[in-house]
Amino acid sequence: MKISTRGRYAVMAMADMAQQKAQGHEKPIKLSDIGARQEISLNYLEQIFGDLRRAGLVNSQRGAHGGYHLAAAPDDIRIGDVIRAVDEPVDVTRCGASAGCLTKQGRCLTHDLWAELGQTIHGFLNAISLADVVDGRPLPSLPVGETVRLADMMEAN
Amino acid sequence: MKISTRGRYAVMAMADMAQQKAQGHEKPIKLSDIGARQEISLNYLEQIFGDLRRAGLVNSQRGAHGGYHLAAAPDDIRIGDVIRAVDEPVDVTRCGASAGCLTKQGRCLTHDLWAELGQTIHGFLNAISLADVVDGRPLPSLPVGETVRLADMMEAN
DNA sequence: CGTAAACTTGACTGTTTTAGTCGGATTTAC
DNA sequence: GTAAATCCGACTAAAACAGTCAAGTTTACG
Repeated sequence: MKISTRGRYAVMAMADMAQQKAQGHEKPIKLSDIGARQEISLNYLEQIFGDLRRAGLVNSQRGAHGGYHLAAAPDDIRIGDVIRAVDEPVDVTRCGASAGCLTKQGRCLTHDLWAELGQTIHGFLNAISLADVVDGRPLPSLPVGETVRLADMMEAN
Repeated sequence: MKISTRGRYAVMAMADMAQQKAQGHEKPIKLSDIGARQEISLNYLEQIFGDLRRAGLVNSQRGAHGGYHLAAAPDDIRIGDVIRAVDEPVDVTRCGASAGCLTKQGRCLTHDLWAELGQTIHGFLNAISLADVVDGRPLPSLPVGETVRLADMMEAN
């Protein structure tokens, strides 16, 4: 599982852009401004925005007074999109998530566990939009208390 | 967030032990056997089991015919326990999860997001026991489809 | 036109983490 | 007493990560 500083920076930067937009800023947003507000080095941001642009999440305007725009409404950009654009594909399994996952003993015991964990993380990140973050809306969470046992959860359905 | 090969190996090894136990194996389990079944190097397993032992998840029997036992019933050992024992503390936030998380602009926009993601992952891993994995019981998952929007989820309550 | 502002690109670097090895020491069954 | 196993700490090669740097290209504006 991989959520690195790079991925966090990308989300912070995108959230920053969404916030600027919400506050009425219409012109292209400069990386140097984002970097100043979020305390991220300009050079590093340039790298990250290269990925975001290639993924189609932002549009760039080159030249003087240029900068970046969100390519969609903050409500339609999911956090998962952003992280997938800049971090390596999130892979929790040993076998690359293929159906295989074989040891000499046959299918490995924990395959489904990692696959499901990956789904959970993806589900979480895909359920949240940039607008949710900026507006501080409550985030979804697993209905799991500290000591809840799986069997109990199954019953609850 | 940190779930490395080390953590996966630890879970695989613990699941292996639970399975052996379920199949009636009573004597201490040798690392060399686990390593052979799960295709993990013996030396690396030794490192990992040092952590597991210090965390109280397994008991060791030194000397000839020695090996390891689970320190509790497979139903009472959660995956989260195992991973926390061998991986660094899982920390998704920039600020070390402290209440602070300040930039010059005040509290960072994405703080709650990372904190909640951490909770989600923890909740997932804490909800699953070794026995669940070995028995192949269905695992919990977020009730989130590909395109579900947060607003929809909130309504669902 | 010229120039400065901004994005674009790719190579480069230092640090940290990770996965794994190695050599030996200790304990214990037989 | 010896072989089998855990224990322990140092060590290493490779990868990932965070960040820098240098040199472009594009564009607004005077």
